[in-house]
Amino acid sequence: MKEKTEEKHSFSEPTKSELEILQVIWKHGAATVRFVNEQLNEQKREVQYTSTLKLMQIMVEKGLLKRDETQMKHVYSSAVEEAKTKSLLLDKFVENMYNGSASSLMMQLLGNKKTTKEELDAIKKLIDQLNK
Amino acid sequence: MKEKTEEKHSFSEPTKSELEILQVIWKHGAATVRFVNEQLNEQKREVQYTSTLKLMQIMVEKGLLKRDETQMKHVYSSAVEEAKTKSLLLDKFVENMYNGSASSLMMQLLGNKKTTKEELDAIKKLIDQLNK
DNA sequence: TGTTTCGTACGAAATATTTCCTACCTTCAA
DNA sequence: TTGAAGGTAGGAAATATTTCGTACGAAACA
Repeated sequence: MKEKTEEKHSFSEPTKSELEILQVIWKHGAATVRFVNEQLNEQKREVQYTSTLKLMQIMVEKGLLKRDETQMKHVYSSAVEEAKTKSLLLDKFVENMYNGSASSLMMQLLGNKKTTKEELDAIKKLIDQLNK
Repeated sequence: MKEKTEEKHSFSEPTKSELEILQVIWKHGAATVRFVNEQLNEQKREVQYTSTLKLMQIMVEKGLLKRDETQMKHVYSSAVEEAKTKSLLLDKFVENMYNGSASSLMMQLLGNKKTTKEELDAIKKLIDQLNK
């Protein structure tokens, strides 16, 4: 059987719901359960307060979030770097879906229209920089 | 609450394991359970024959696979287009992770090194084509 | 023909993830 | 000082996903 690839990180991977919570915290910074729950209800879907609470508690246990308990309203902040986490998930996605070929993914993405001229130019510049 | 976005496709989304099976079938074409199971064990991880069988049966119910039962060894083939499926999952990934910005994702990807000069050039060419 | 091998069907267990109920504490305003 | 509002903790239920055991039929073959 294929060898298991070495773990490159310490934190366990966020689930779909956990990722939604992380996104809120990455975007707005440290926050209370109340705030996160409101954001989820506005941006994503209806979910009870205690559901969000429970999930965030689990995420602390897993090491995805940190918690400041000095106040009654606990304040949660991210325990994992946004860039690092996204990069990790992206790598995994590329690996699973495009057999590790980043360029295949990009081709696909470029084919999906909806990228503006400005964005394309920015990407081209970046490629030129890398390319020398 | 945010509106649910309209469904763009008819098939239900493949789970992680289902995707692994689809990949095998996309790569090798129509196949028996035995073949798919062997591939999974070689490429991915150990899994019992009946587990793979069960999953593939479920996938037929879900409309992800088609099954030819004229032979005792049923032959399964994909019921969903590879490109369409990957594109869908990619869009969703971009939406969730990069707030819909394809270029953000590409920037990230380009930053993760491991793209060869040839690939970069190919991408640049593609951008130029789109850009006029 | 017997028996071993290989196939499908299907229920159920095992896991993973998500959701929410209930209990109980603190704060705040009437 | 009481009750309403808003906190946390934790167990348990609900779902989703994955895995596998058992039953049983067909095929291969000794």
